Amino acid sequence: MVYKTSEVPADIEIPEEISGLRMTRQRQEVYRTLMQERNHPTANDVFMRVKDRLPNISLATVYNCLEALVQHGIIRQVNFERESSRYCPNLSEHGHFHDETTGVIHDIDFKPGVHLADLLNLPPGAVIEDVEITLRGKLLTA
Amino acid sequence: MVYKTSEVPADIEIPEEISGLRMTRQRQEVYRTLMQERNHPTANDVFMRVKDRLPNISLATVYNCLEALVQHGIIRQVNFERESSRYCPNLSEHGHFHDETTGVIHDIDFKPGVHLADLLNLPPGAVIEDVEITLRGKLLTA
DNA sequence: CCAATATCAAGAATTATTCCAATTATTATT
DNA sequence: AATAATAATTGGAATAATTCTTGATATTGG
Repeated sequence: MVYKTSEVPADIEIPEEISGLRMTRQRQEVYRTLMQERNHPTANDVFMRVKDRLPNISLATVYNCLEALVQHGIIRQVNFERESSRYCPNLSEHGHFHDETTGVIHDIDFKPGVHLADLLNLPPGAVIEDVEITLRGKLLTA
Repeated sequence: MVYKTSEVPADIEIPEEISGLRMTRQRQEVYRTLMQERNHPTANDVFMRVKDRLPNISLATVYNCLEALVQHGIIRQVNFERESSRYCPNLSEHGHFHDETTGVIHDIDFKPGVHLADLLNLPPGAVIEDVEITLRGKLLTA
């Protein structure tokens, strides 16, 4: 779901603490931004956005917050080639399609019932902790 | 296939030109290294390895060569999180499993008949140019 | 309330990679 | 074969994203 900025719900409910992570004001605002801007922003994008509400926040803190949220499984970090990391609060198993012409990143779901691990010849004993599926291409808007 | 260094065939056949790319001595040696060291080396790994045969080669040239080979579809560039890029001469559609404990990267094939694009809900009109599947985890060697 | 701990801010440091300018090598042209 | 045009290589400087460091602030537990 994507909101126009003007329609963003003023306050998304954010708990005091998530899975053992202290939700400081900075972490809350970083998380809120990701929930509102569903377009896979970079750390710097988040930084600029969060400054509206916390003018004194530093970029280093945004990086710290993002890392803390990633470590605690609250958001996901998404990488394309060697570009800046992007962040995404969609925790369901999904991939990303990077449209080269517009730069837009689309979340890609599996068709119902598909589970990636079933389709791969994994080495015996492999325990998967994280999967990243990234597609690059063009979107023909004929 | 992985050779011990002492057993590496002295000269893998490398054509003068591949799909329009002039195969200079530097590109040949970079490519040869990738064919011999099937362990997904970084640019710097390749650089150190190639220096045995071309002591004057520069790291910039290794980067140039790798880029040229990637651009011409002769090798693939593989990225894990934000680590240095790695390079791989296996052109078949496959993914990579990064064993966190050993650091080893394993090529992962699809089970026969599986085609990733068929299993995803791609946006209409999407033309895929590249797919990257990376898995991170541990290999239990019980 | 006080001590211990965690977080934050600002700027410096790091590191992979790219860029740049000068040289060298290769190919095409006469 | 000589020369001109083009492409590749080098080495070092520049870049950019991210991490580190240090001192200040805030929070929690006792």
